[in-house]
Amino acid sequence: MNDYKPSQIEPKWQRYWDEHKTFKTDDSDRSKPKYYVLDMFPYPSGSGLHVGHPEGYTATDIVARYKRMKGFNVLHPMGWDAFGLPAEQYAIKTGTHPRITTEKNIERFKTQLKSLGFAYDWDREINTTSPDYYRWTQWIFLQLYKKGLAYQADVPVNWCPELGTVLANEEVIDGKSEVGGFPVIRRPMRQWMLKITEYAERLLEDLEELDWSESIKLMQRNWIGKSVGANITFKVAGHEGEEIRVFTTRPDTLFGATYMVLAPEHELVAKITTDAKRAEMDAYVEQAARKSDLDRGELNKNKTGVFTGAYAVNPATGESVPVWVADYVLITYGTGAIMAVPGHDERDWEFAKKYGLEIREVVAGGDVSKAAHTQTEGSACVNSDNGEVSLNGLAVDEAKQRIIGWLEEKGLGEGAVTYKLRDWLFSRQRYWGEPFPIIHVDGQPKPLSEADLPLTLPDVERYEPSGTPESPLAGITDWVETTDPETGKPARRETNTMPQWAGSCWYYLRFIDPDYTQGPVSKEKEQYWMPVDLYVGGAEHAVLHLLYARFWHKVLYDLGVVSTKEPFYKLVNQGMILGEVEYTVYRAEYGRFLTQDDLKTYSGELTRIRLRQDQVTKNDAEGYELDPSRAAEPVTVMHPNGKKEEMSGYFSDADLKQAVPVEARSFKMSKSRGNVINPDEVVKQYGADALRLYEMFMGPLEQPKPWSMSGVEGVYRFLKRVWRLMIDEEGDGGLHPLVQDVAADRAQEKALHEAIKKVTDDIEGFRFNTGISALMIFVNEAMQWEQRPLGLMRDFLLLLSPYAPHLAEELWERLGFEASVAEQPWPEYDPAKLISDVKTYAVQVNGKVRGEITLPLSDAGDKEKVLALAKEEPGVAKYLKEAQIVKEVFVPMRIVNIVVKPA
RNA sequence: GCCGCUGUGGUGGAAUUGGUAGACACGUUGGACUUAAAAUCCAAUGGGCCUUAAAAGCCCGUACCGGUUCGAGUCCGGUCAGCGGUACCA
Repeated sequence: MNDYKPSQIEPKWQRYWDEHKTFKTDDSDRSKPKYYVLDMFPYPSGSGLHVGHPEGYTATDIVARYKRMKGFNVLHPMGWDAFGLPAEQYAIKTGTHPRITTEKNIERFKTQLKSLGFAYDWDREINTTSPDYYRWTQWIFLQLYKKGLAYQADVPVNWCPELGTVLANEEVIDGKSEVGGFPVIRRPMRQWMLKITEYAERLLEDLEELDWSESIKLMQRNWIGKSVGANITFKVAGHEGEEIRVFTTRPDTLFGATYMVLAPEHELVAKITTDAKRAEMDAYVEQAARKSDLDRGELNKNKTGVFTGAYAVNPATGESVPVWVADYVLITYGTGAIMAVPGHDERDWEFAKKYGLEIREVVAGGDVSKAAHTQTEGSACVNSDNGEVSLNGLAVDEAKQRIIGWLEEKGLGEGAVTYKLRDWLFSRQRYWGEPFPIIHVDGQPKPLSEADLPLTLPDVERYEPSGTPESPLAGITDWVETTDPETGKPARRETNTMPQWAGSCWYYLRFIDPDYTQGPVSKEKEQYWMPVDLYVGGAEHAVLHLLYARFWHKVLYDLGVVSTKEPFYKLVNQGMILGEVEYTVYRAEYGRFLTQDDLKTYSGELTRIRLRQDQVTKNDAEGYELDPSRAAEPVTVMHPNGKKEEMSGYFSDADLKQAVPVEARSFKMSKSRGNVINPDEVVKQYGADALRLYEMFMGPLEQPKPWSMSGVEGVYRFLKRVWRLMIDEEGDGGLHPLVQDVAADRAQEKALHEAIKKVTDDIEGFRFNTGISALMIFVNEAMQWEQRPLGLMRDFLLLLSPYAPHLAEELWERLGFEASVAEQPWPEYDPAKLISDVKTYAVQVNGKVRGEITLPLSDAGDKEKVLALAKEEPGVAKYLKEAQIVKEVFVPMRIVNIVVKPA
């Protein structure tokens, strides 16, 4: 017996690649063009590799192996984004040092990755928690600090008592922590902030030059949220010298600003509120302060506010307008105050209606008594003339220009741009993160000198949060208390640590030069390798990681550390792999089966009945139902109490009188659902090559797609066919007798060259699924041949090798070739060999295919000959008999279409 | 609500610039091999109609409605559904 045994050949070749350092990147060779392929930095979690990881990793591995064979100097590294909350929480629970947990998890991840045969240069492995690495993370922070891009501020932050830490806005989802779902409240704290807003415009502009999907670029643009408008100053009546600055995108509606609104946190609120209103205002402001973002969001539809009793002066009309306070105005955006134009803004309109404020039309075209008129196209301004400036009759865009000109002239305002993007909250109250290279002397922050880096994490005894928002580091007195090396004064170390994003913001640079000691990366190597040519990862990092990394990169660019404006030239986001499709019947308490629509409103107890795919049929209404003929077969019944039970004959005759609706869908893999596929199990049963191949064969890389175990079996069968194509299974495991060193015939060569073309084009275009299909087509054909020419088998293995490298290496060796298949040049296809002697045209009559004609290639471009032959084709001829030919369409090498009408 | 993406057989998907819709797989059915099973191989497989049967033929069909075109899965307008992002951003 000599059948295909991945469990034997895969470890063998993994060992070979390790020992021969097959995939070590040669840094000294500058003669070859470079190609930098990068996977998104994994967090080595305790649960090990998920099937989602190998999806992106296989894609990059295929590209890396292919580019190497194409003669590129390829950089394809892997490392660990290993700081983070889970290891710390585990430490709190068990007292295990996060370093130990992290090392263990990394070991496991690495073993798993190696078992999949990825062509990483493991000599470049990096780890964000290693002092050699975070030394440079700290160094970059110092540069940010020196450039004035890092500052401390007292900001209301998301304090999560349960986690004992402050979370970034993006780690809070619907008022709960992203990790664990614990409640989050707002409280002010001294925090480190990074001025990413200073780079907003460049982050926006430089998106243009990137080869990223439009949807990701759009998400980034929305996140940055650029708005163009004007800042306008309103004087406060009766408060000499007090002004309210507002930002508006609609300065053209200034004449319609009939009231103003301040955010509850606005500094003027206390100053201008009249005594009569003070008690009411204080209560409102306090209530708003206590609300989380969630509460504010929930009140979306029911706006509340309180009149300050004060009035401001509309600079255009000179009229007094009331100043309100309402929490629909956010202190964090623009100036924290707005001019309200209820006639032309939906929120303002709603608020004005509720509180009986004046609604004035200043842009014609709507009915402002019924709704805000927000449309700008084709609308002209009205009621907008104060004797000095008139907008009447102007289109919105012109009106904006005119009024801004007037405001600037009078010193009442100016054109302005605002971004939704906010500064980056950069500190965390955690132990397991990079310490800030900062000491506090006399209450002032002072950076350590670069020579003192790295500032290493001290060991602690206990990891519990102190119950205060401070990090566990605050409790380590002999680390926290230090002296200023310059002045000898007593100093305190910064006890916050950096967020997990820090280490992943620049790791792509460290891979280039992991042992460099004079900086994050040497200039010479950076210039050779950057930018990253291909970056693959999940879409969950679409905004934050990619925006933060781009920000740091631009700072480093300004410092001259890097030579490119952008870090990642091409980005591909893999789609999520979902669990196997589940076919479920839902049954209500009283026995009725529920449709999808019923489920939306039903709230009682549910029994769920899980069916197999072949027990289900599709009905006319595009839904699924139970196949009555299969109803007696075993099903899994999940009772409302959570009990699971296998039952045969679950459905009674009465149940089957009507169609039983079935829900067919696949869900995100999750432990609680029990639909998680463990890649180790797949490797054990089918091998790494099958797993790799299947993950690529499932469908387009960027699309989400459901897992299917029988799909894995399908590609496994293909690999076995490849094996049998070349190996004599019945005999002693030598070559298959049909594999012979003979010349290939024309048809065989054509089959190979078609495969070469398709596989090559598809790798270039990231269409791995159709590339595999081309490999299958070749094998299906080759299996029929009476001889299997060695040279063709050889070239086929080269095509297979990026996808199924272990099998390719093994067969390469058994065919008697030297060295590693990974070190061979990629085969080129010969266009001459793709051409066949004949051409087959489909012939249409009135756009419908009625026949086919085949003629020698030499005649295929001859319209006369083709049409003559087409008209003779019996299937076509019968439609021409009683008809009159109106038009003859001939597209060379594509189609013939004869248009007729009844005679 | 707003923005974006996606809708193709029983299933995953293919059709790269408008040119024979369903490649390649999975599943199913039938057959071969086998004491039997697994594995493997062969055949059929979008739906319907016609036909004793076969060969062949015809009609319908890419979420739905409409349009452009000799010709539309592909382009345009509208609708619906699913997924993702975002949410008082002035």
